[in-house]
Amino acid sequence: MAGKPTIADVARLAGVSVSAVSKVVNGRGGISAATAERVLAAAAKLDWSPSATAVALRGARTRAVGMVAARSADLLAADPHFTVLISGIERELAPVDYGLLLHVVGEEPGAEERAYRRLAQERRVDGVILTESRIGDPRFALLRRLRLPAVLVGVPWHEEGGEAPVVSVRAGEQEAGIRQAVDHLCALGHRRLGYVSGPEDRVHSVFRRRVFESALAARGLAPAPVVVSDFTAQGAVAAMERLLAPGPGARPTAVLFANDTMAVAGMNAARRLGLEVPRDLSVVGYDDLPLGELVYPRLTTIGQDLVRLGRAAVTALFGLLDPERPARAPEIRPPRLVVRESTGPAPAP
Amino acid sequence: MAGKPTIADVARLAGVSVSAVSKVVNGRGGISAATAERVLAAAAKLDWSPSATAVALRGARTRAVGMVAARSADLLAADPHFTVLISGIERELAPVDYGLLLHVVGEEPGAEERAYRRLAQERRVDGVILTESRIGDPRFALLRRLRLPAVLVGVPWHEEGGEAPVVSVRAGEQEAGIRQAVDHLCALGHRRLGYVSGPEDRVHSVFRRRVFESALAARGLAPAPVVVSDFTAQGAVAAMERLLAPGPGARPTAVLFANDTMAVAGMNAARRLGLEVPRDLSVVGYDDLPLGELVYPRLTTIGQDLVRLGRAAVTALFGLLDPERPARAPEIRPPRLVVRESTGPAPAP
DNA sequence: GGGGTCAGGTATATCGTTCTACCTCCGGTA
DNA sequence: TACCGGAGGTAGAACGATATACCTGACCCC
Repeated sequence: MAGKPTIADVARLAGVSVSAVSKVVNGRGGISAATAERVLAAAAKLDWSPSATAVALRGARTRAVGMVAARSADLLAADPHFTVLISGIERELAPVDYGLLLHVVGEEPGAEERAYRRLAQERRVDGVILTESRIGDPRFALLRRLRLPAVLVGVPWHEEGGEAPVVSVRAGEQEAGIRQAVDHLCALGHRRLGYVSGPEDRVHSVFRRRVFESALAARGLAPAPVVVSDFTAQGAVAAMERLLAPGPGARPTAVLFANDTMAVAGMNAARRLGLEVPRDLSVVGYDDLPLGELVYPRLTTIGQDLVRLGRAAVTALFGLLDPERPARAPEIRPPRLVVRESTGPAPAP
Repeated sequence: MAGKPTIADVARLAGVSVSAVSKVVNGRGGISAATAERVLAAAAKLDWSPSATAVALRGARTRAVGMVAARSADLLAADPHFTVLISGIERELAPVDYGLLLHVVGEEPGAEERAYRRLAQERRVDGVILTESRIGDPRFALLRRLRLPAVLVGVPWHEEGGEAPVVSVRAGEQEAGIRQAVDHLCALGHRRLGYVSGPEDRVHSVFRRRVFESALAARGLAPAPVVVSDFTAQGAVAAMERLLAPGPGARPTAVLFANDTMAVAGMNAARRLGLEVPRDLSVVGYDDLPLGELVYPRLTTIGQDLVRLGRAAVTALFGLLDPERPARAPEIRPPRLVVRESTGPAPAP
């Protein structure tokens, strides 16, 4: 009684055995309603609930899931991708009393692997949620070796033999957003589009670029200039300078960016180059961050349903941990274009 | 051997007792160098490290700290305050193999308290880190009742009897940033400043507003119009409309905002009202988010050393958990003004 | 009345560590 | 020779829950 109360204290107070208390709190029956009530009252009075560690040790279920974010503090701050995903994850975790163990490691090589190893070897979590899969992603093999159940949020890499031993969220319809953006720009009269991609080791970067290219082709437009960048603001500025430089072929009149951070930075770069958005140049982002509504002109962008994606990841992970459980995954909205102010009619030639 | 290896597997492989293995990995001596080496080799071979749950159960030390963010997904995404803090926290936690258990709860009443109760009652963490203290913050009493060690990041509420039973990070110098901002604006010739504050139940909101007011007084300027807002973009727009409305007294020529999100939104609100920043109106934010460099004009703002604040919080918490440990807190830079493009000379009257 | 059944419990092994107490050599000393 | 001390270990009791196996009446039925 000196320290925190244990199940034994509750049992004593209720005048029953420890086993009885356990049965009651786990609703496993065999205890009369009257006794159960006494037990519950005692537990409430002592403010007791089962120690997560003891339960974990006993049951080999930690009731926690892990997540490793391999990003610098700056990039993490600039792009709330993780943050939003996490709040979706939590929405699903909280009702079933699961915890989320988060590791933010920098981008030093090895740090990420070390984080996963710790999670697995110290048995701190039942499974992990991955995001931002990379091409030839080493994490799948690692997690398989560590026998740590994992779910990937986003697009997995289906080609080149790197079959994903994990559950992937969302199929088809991924392309909708970019298609809509291209259609939207075409409808506004744009014919020369540009694209600023993210790092090409990211699956979703490559995926989005390809969708863009195929959407162009579907519209019968010429292949567009693509600049590979790095998701950062500085990268976007450099990309814009290349795209808008007077060179062979006409300048694009509209540019799509692989994320909002780059789109916003790109808009400003254009402005510094003497172009007004959207009069001289239309800009489209990706992610629909709150940022997009803050800037001037407000950003036309492609919105993803990140919160629900996070929830679905948890559901999938639970399904992996316990195949019996009926997994009713939430419906996820496909990416869709949010038209605001940064896109407008193509300038006259 | 079927499942994950245990200390017993290591002991068997090394041909020693379980106790010997434990002594070796905890460096508690009494084991010959030769044996120790055999043990370490066996552990490495089996990829074993002690189960965090078992250690926690045994030692009443979970080697994890908790954090509860009571914010909606949107606000969390718009303001990376938590994110940056967390990466600082992790920087300190990772080397000593501590984990961070994060709970993102919405703003529903009771959700926050429930999260803390769970953390404490289920004994999932050794302590928690609080941020954004509120006036008459109920968390202090709650955590004391739960006997959960806590450290507050930021300004505590020293007045009105709400003495904080927690370690507070940073003393003095807090005022530097706002003072510098006021000085900077005065030097540019501004005499009529405005201030958009955050919710007044937040200690730092009130603190910043008061510093602003006293900085004005120190400069011999007249009291400035203050609008209390809510940290959101929409709130900032409304605040701007009130501040800039033609009314009694002249319009301010410069406005300080309690965070960057509001500052950026406020800039755009001003633009929609026909004012150009910084020609007609100077704007200063607070936080120095990456966002500030992205927008046009780039935002003059007050930067906080959030990463190091997070690290210091962990150090302080460790000191609380184990008073023996020599706590060498990192040096934290006081808030300071970062001058960019959103401030300029006061317009001629 | 003896035995079976069932509801309503209790006793106890177990999970993977840590840590205290103890054991066993072996060399040195009186 | 008897004893001591220390180095280098081992045995086993916690830690706080869960789950299996078992116990104990009460009641019913033939």
